[in-house]
Amino acid sequence: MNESDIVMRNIKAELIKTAQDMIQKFGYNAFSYRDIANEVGIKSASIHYHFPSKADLGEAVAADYRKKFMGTLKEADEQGKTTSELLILYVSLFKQALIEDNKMCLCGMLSAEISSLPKQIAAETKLFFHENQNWLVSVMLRHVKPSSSAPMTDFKTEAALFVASLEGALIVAKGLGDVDVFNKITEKFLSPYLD
Amino acid sequence: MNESDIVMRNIKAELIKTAQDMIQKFGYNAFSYRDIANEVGIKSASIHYHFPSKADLGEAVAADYRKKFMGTLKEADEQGKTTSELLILYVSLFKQALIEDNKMCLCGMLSAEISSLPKQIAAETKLFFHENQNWLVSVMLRHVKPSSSAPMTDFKTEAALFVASLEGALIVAKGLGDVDVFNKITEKFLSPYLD
DNA sequence: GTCTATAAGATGATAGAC
DNA sequence: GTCTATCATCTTATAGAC
Repeated sequence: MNESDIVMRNIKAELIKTAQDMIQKFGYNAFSYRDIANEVGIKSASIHYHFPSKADLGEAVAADYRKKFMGTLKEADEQGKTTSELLILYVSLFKQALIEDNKMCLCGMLSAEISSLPKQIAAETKLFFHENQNWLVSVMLRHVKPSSSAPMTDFKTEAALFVASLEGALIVAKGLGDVDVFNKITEKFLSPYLD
Repeated sequence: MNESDIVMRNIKAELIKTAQDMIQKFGYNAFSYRDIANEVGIKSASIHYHFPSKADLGEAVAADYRKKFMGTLKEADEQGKTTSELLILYVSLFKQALIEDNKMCLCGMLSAEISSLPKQIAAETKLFFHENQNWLVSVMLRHVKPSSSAPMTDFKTEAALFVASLEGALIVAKGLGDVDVFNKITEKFLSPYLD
């Protein structure tokens, strides 16, 4: 018995992680406090101490996802990577969920369900897409040679199409029941951006 | 009082229509028999006469959607339309849901939720994507000039990318809270196919 | 075919002991 | 912070009257 046996559990973080996993797999309306409680190993009533309502939990999950997602991107950005490298990293963030457990992008799932979500969660979801679009535009503006006199709106649409292709690739891969479809699709629309 | 006042209601069809609408808006796990019952104007217990279980209803909804969707495509196909016209029609089928009531494609929603669905519904969802892919491949094979010696798998991937772009465009438009983003995105990836 | 009545279980949530 | 106990409500579903 030594210090390494004393494991500090961060229940709040575990709740967020488990809820995030279930939303990506099943959707926001398909999991209950009991489901997470069983997974984490506490009672469902105890969750209310950390997150008074399910909407609070959902909001925390979405915010955590967005911050980590954008954090990874900004970090890679500051390392002076090329457009190719940055976009390949971006694609890998989506692919990760799919190969891990046939999961959706968290905010892709939430966006599909957005009309049935508490307002706080819907707002967090929108923030994710806006920040994603901004990041992609900044990458494209800095690195891609602008075709003649392409206006700013073209980059915003190009960024939107890029995210859309990824969210859709997840859905189609799941719908066809073939994970490798994701690779084939992304290879196709990514190729113009590669060195 | 004449014959035109005698309105024949097809409750079963109304149930399917209402359930379809709610799945596209909220997701399969976010509506109840009570919700549809209230909308249609009968009691929730009565629904079980038409659809013994919710899975039966979900299966019927998905099958109905797929058959009407593919029916529209095949019909247009037989009228000898051009690739441009066929693909514009295809895109319009997705756009329709979005502008109508910020809805997803039914099977896009179901595919996102697929891990939480009864097997019959998951199977119907997969069928939709396979039939869509096949239709798109047939259109592309007949009308698009194949680039040099492009193998068949390229068309399957190209078709998958096409569907993915549309499913994703719905998600991103909803996520950005801007329906017009759908138009801008589809215009961008559709343009290479237009005359 | 639709209703009322009812069931068994799940759900998000609260109160209060420890 | 976590527990037990409890709640009101919702969920899918069935039985039987009309």
